[in-house]
Amino acid sequence: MASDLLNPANCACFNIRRAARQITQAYDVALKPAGLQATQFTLLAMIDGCDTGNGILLTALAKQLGMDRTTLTRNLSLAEKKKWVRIREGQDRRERLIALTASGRRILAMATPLWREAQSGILDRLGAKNLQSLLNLTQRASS
Amino acid sequence: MASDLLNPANCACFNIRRAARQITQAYDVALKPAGLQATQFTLLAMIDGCDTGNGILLTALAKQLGMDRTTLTRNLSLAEKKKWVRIREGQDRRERLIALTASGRRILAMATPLWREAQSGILDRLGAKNLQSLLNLTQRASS
DNA sequence: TCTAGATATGTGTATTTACACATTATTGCG
DNA sequence: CGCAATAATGTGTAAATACACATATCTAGA
Repeated sequence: MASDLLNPANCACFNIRRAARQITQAYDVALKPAGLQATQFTLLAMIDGCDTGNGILLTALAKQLGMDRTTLTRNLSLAEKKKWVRIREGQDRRERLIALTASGRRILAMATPLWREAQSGILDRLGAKNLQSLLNLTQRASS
Repeated sequence: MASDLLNPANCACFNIRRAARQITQAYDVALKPAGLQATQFTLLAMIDGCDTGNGILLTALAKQLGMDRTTLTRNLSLAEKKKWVRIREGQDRRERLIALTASGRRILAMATPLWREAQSGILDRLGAKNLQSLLNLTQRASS
């Protein structure tokens, strides 16, 4: 019943955070041979998917990631230090345009099969239908 | 189809982490008047729910939270500094027994109605059936 | 043209998170 | 009993996260 859903034992925030911890660990283990972590894979994959050739704006990238802008700044600094991304000024000199380097594309390509294994793991565990539901629900919860 | 689920655009790790960020923010805002955050509310509520009168073992609490033991140590240190929890040695002097203080119970009681508002928010947004599904799926993903 | 407001970003600080390694205490076996 | 294995925990380090505040740049209107 609904009253049960208003009991802290069924806290949505706790449950989703716990799942995020567990799933992140699994993906981190799978990606380890490539030398990056799940969060970094996500970052590179998102840049790769969004950049149409001219780089993507920092704020736009943060919005795509559903992440605070300043968090992205810190994460990008690490990726830049590893030479995976390039950050350059736009014509509007306030803007930062983010793009993968050749090295970044290389490690993304190397990591993708490992990512696929991790994703297969949870796909096998939940089943396609349940995984699809989980994706749908988390997306609806992220609006 | 299943191949779509093996496309990085549908990464379970990304989607669940993004949802965790967004939901955490909503709960943090709701809990702000009580002076604690969603993670701290979760910690206090879990201690309250697990402690049968003698305190709960640190490792057991970490397991309940699905959290690394050392993470819990850091989080507990903050809660102890705020006088919300008491940490004492067990008879086995390696053990740490965690319990709420009177102050911790007080702030938990004060925060619970605010938590309920946050939970109501997502309940309204998703509906009871979908929220229940989300809880079930995240629990299955956390094993 | 000049300036006030808007916009894009960076920095200081603090919390949450976890791995690798170290320490301390207990227990069981010879 | 004494020591090796086990068990419970703490610490160093680093990444991910976000809020409050500061800075730099642009733009539109007086």
